[in-house]
Amino acid sequence: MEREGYRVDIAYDGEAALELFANQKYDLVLLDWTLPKLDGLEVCKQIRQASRVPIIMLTAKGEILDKVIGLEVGADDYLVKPFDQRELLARVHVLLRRLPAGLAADSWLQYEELRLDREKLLLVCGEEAAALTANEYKLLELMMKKPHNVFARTYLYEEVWGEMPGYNDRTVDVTISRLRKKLLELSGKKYFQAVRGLGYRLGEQP
Amino acid sequence: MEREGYRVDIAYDGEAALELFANQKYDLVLLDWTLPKLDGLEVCKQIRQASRVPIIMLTAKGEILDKVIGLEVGADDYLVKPFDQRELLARVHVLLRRLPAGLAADSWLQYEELRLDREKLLLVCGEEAAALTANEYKLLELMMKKPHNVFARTYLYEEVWGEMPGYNDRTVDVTISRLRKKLLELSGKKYFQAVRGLGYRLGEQP
DNA sequence: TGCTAGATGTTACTGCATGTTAATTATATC
DNA sequence: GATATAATTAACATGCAGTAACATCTAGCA
Repeated sequence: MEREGYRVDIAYDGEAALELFANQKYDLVLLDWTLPKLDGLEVCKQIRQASRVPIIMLTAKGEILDKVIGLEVGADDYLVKPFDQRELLARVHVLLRRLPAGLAADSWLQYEELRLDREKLLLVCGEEAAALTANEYKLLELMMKKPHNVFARTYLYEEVWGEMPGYNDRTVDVTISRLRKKLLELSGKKYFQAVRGLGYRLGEQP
Repeated sequence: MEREGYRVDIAYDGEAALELFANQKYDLVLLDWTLPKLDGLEVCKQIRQASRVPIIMLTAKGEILDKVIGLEVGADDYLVKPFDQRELLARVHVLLRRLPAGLAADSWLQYEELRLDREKLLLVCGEEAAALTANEYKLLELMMKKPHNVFARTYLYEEVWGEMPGYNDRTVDVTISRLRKKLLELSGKKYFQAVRGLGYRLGEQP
């Protein structure tokens, strides 16, 4: 998946999966059926309580009944092991293609009273809303997916602007500054903390 | 399918399928790969020119490559014969659950004073009306389904023109420009906003 | 088969919004 | 309190969007 350009997090048991999912936002979930602690079926159910994110179930159990259960429980697709990598990629493609603008799964991201509308490119807080430019949006989306995480400037720059070579600029700072201004006007709060020598974080440190 | 409460039309060859599809609106298409006159792949492609209706391909060919082709050509799912009825039903459920509002809906779309007649390819505003070309229509329909949403150029291109290779981003711009002209003559208003670095939105941001 | 008209796609040039740079002020850490 | 790092502001230039004009394609018709 990473070779195809996707960003990936991995959980090695069901509980870890749910915890990851609770703390960050994902565009798609690949879910094994047989997992330690909590099986994939249960994980799928619980994710479906909170989100409509696309879910693909992977499993060795080829019996038909299982497939039906998996799909009825809320999975969007189902692959039986051993599967072909290209088929997996093709199915991932299909599910992600359904998303408008190739941007995101859930139509909005939330952190505290901030809501980022991923379809309308809008930052909403209570009654008010502010427009974002493309780069501002990308940066904010990235950081709202993992609130409280510290992001290095170089990482932010790479993800939003691409490239790296000869990066000695204050581009990230300026964009953060503009975002801060918009956030401040909306909510009166300072959401971005600078982390000296590293970069930035959204929200306080836990 | 009928026992489950669905209304069903059946075509016994590819041409009949396309003819049925041209004359009626469907919520979902079950498509056999091997068909007389026009094979399923071709039917799938042609349907995709005109519609985003969910398509499930059915086939005896189990080879992986075929699956990939089927999905990349625009099918939403794929079942290998012999399949279990319950699995088919489950997958049908999944796809219908995702059905975007407005697909099987009325014969015209409305946004503010604009009305798009989906059968006559006509754009009506008050007393006046303008004819639209096929591409203009597809683009406008897509964007009127989700007013205020931001659509990436690449997304628009894929949906209206299909495929990516050799894609010229000015094509979308020019079509938007032509639409703008027609809309301006009709209503005196500028409906399309450009979103720098991404694409376009219909209407202002809320 | 060739003619015509309308639709569609491409190119090229202009203006300007946005992103970037640079310079200055503020703040944190030792 | 010194120094290094971050924040802010303003000016600038880049590269994107708008559109006219040209080229190509397609359908309808004789």
